Amino acid sequence: MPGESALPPTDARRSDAGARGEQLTLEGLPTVRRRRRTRAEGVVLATELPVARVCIDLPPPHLDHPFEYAVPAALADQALPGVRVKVRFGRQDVDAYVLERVTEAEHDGELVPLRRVVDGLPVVTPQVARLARATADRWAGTLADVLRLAVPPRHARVEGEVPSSDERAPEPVPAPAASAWADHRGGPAFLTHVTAGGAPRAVWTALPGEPGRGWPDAIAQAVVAARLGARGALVVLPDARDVDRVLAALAAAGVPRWTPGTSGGAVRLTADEGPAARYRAFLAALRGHASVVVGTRASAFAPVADLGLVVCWDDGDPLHAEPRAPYPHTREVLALRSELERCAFLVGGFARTVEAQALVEHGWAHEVAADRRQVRARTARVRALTTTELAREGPAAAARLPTPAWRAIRERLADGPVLVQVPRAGYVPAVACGRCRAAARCGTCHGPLGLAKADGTPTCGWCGRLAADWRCTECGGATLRSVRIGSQRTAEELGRAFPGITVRVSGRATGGVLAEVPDRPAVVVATVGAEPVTPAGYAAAVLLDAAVATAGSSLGVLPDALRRWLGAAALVRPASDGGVVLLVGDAEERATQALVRWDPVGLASRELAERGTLGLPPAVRLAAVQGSREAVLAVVERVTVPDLEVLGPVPVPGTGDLTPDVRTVLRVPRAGGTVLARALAASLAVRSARREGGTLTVQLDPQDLR
DNA sequence: AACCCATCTGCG
DNA sequence: GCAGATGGGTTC
Repeated sequence: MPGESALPPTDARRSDAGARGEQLTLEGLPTVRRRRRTRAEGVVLATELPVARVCIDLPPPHLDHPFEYAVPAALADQALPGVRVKVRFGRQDVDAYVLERVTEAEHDGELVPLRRVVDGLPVVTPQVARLARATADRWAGTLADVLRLAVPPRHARVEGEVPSSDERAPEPVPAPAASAWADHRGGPAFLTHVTAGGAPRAVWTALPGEPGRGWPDAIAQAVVAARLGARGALVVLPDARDVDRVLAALAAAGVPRWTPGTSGGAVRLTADEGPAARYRAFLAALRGHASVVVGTRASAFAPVADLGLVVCWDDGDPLHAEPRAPYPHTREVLALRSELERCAFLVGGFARTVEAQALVEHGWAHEVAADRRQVRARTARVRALTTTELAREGPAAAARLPTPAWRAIRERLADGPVLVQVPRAGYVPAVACGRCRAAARCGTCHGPLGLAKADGTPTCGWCGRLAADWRCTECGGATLRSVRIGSQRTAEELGRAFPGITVRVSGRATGGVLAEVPDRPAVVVATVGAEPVTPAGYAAAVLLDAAVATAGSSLGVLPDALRRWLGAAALVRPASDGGVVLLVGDAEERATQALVRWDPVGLASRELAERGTLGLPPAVRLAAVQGSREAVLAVVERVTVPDLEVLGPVPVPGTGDLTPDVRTVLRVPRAGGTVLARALAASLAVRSARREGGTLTVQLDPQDLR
């Protein structure tokens, strides 16, 4: 062979280790290459599909591609796609997932045989494998990281439980019902399409409704529509309380809760009942015993046989943002999944997120919402008690609970429970316009201003520019003021304002979250997101510290404030039954008006338009690269994609005592998101292959970018 | 983490 | 001219 020495190193190594290795052995010298230890020789290999392509369960990004192993004949029947295996990888034994079995290896070297099959269960279905790969690609992460989110930890004892398949009850046949959808334009048509086996996509704004036609019932009816078409369904909710509400509604709609030995029911897939229960539920879905999965965010990856419908409820809830790498979001994972598995997609809530609004305005999904007449008929009367409104009350107007609010609570208590919503404790420093209180944004890149500098000069949190000659884009004001966000006062304190009345408290930090309170007069003080339901609806709701909710400069404060208010307001009886909602405090004007008019779509739509002009997501794609300075610079430097803007780096306050982390924000047009994610993943692979030092996190579409 | 390989460095 | 150190890259 001519030019032998010019062969690429891998080829040279291979031929040395192969037949020519012995020929090169010279007298007096050791063997040129020692034999590699774990060759397939001596092992009888499978005759059919003797090659397994596997995903190695190790974190480094440069290992995120399939590795090929020889399949011993003894494992041929077990080492099927989706099955966990142990393989020799370099010097170590590692876990891996079989992705596929093929006839020919692509790798042009000797293959090492699989060591053993771990449990023989195909825990990663082909659909989930594809979804996990797409998720890793979308968020610049690795397949191994996503599979760690998707596949619950193995629980051998649960696995051993024999599914009593012969004793299974006959599959329940739910009756069709669309009552909870009757008042939503496009709702009944969506259900019909789902039953017919189609893949419609809908963004749904829910109306408040009494038990039987509330949002859990609406979701249950959509699931029934999928079941009537002989397909499975997946419902993902922010927390376990919501999961139980949907399971109850499903049972009422004729889809019973799955229990071992039954078939066709709905399984509860959450982490809160422990690893055994979680794995049992996972296996019930995997084995096709349960055809409906209802769970929290990790269940977006649950195996559901013949998936016909995915649902994400209240996609604005921060609990839908996965806190572990690569930080995927339930709504987006389910959107990907609906495309990959050609199933129906439903995202909904009382509010409308900007991201969901974008799905509608980009033509990806249809809108399902009630018309104004229905909205008025089903919602409470909303009043905003701003200081202007309360001017004649004198100094008391600025009180945390102004007299008119106190009077309203007193009055409505005669009719039933009254809900008082208080913001969660905590402080976030931010800068707002001193005149109109709009969040202050950078004049150059429209990032949010903050007070990072010790001398109090406002600087942009993204590009780091000083806001020297800042002017408010809303009102033209030139003064800035810092806003302190949060409430340190306890909920109990409020209860003292109503002596003789039962006060119930619901909140994480205040002794626990109540799921439900009885239909009797009581003041129910709840932190945001911890509001209990009550059978006949609240007589009134008072939303305190409204200014706190819209202060701050994080992206999407306004839709988020509205979402929290609507979450409480939706629990109140309609105006025709005396239901009243009082928003207390000087919140931002547009958010306040959107609540008064009960118009979440209008707010989301305006916010989306504004984000378009300012170059903020979801009109663009952002990636936050944060960590030690050298690491951030090195990773960012290798990212070269069209139309890339590099904002920063800026130091991140509150990280590292001596050398604070820095953050760089990468911005590309929306269409460039895929390319940006791929380039980032490639740069991270180089970083890990070269063992570049420091710490680093990369987050696409960060939720809490300030 | 353990290794392989190529290149560099210090010393004769 | 050569041993040992160093850095970059692979592991199927």
